[in-house]
Amino acid sequence: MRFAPSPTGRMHLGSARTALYDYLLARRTGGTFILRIEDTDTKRTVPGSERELMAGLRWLGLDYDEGPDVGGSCGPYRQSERREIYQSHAWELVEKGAAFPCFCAAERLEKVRQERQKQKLNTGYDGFCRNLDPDEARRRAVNGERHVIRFMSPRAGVTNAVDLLRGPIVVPNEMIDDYVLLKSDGLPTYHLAAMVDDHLMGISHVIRGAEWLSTFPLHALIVRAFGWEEPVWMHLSVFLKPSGKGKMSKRDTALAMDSGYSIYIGDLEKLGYIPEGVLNWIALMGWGVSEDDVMTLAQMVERFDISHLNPAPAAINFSKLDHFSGTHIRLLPDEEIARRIKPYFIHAGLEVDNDTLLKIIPLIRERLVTLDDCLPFAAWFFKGTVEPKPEELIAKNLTAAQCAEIARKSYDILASLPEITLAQAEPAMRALVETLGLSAGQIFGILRVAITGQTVSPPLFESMEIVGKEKVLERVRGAMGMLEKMR
RNA sequence: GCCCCCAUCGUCUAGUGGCCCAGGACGGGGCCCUCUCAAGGCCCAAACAGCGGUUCGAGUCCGCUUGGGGGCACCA
Repeated sequence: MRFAPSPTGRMHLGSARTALYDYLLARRTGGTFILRIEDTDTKRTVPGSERELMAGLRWLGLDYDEGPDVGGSCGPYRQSERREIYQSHAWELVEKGAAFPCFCAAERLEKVRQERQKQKLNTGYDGFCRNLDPDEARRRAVNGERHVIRFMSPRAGVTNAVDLLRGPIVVPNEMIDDYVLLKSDGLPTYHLAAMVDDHLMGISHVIRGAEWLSTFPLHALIVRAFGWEEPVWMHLSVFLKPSGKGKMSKRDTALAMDSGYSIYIGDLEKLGYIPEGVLNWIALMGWGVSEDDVMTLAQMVERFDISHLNPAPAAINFSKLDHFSGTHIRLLPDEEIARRIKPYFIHAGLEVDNDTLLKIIPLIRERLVTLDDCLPFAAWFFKGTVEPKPEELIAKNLTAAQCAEIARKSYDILASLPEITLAQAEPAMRALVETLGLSAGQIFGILRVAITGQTVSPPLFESMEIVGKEKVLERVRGAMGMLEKMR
């Protein structure tokens, strides 16, 4: 199996899913997972994207057995480093009568295309160089005349190619153009390079995007012209925008970004999603399991079954990403969550001590959807002081004066306790709720804002236990003062 | 315009001719739990695109229509 992206942009959901399925199939069958970089279009190659690709795979945990950076027995793994291989194979096809050198100028081709478009004919190559004398053509090519090598597509009959997910795909050969195999710069097009490499690298299953479906018969023809055995081919559908109408556009991507989502793997990492959740999410877009759809990578390997892949296009559903992310975070042990969220606190400029960090995990673990959600919930634990908004200290249906009184009474109770723990503080405070005839929400709410500085926080008494008596009293006193001033 | 592909709840899907008055998950609604926010538990609404065939029997097979998607480069 191989994952063969071109380094022309950022790594997105679609490529990640293809890579995942390649990985799953390889691990499931004991095969080899190869990373091959398809960088034959020097104009479109964007620097850094190869690195992002590798980083993305590493982050997702999709380790490849062979690739440009890890080596392997059938390298090189960058197509730009395999020039000669393609050239000799292109000429091999010429030799076999399945391809021909073409000397047509781009300008002439463009003119022909326009004319044929006007006549509403299909816009393929007009066959100008198809019937050149082979020896003569070879001589011109060897003499350095600018040329390409085109595939000599059959003029009659049909080609039948089998896609595992869709069955046989039959196309009349007249619809298959004389595609360029080798460009005039000596580099191959995808059609040649991918077929040659897949064969040379012993690829048994080709998983790729549906955008290749229309050139699929061509590819089958090329493989057959070489006399090679065809791999098993499957074409994965594209992802549609969340509405299900059309594919993701630049605008949709920006829109997703505004709501805290992204289709780029690198962004997902920055947004605090965990790889296990992302993986689970994309795995299920196009692969149906009947139940227990929460799976780790290892479990996916166990259950992966290509006969359950779906050929229909799938709409992206970001709320499901949230669900899987949160679910997978909750699957992690406390120590692991601590390890993963620590960088977010540090990045926020906070000083983190590991003891406290570990203690707060049980309080926030089921509240995290993304890892950086730890900040709104728990950043206050690591701050020396908090700044409650005065108006938030006033509980529902109560006046500032009443709240000040409650704060004072709470202070007295808490101060009288030997230490502030869940076991000691909660019963004492509940007793106060009882005697005042108010709701727990009102009184606990005042304390919550006083101690945490926010209206939403982890459970109150557990939090108090962690910050300690001294700080609790100090902050309640502070709140009392603020409330006094407002009466 | 031409070629190709696809079609089950809003979304991802289970379903491989009788086990389906269609199952699960996300999202939505309700109830319970509850110190906020979550998490959790229980419940509800929600689909076989349409029309023709084949068959004793069709979501499942075939055809057409409609809708959606992909491709038509010396890009991948």
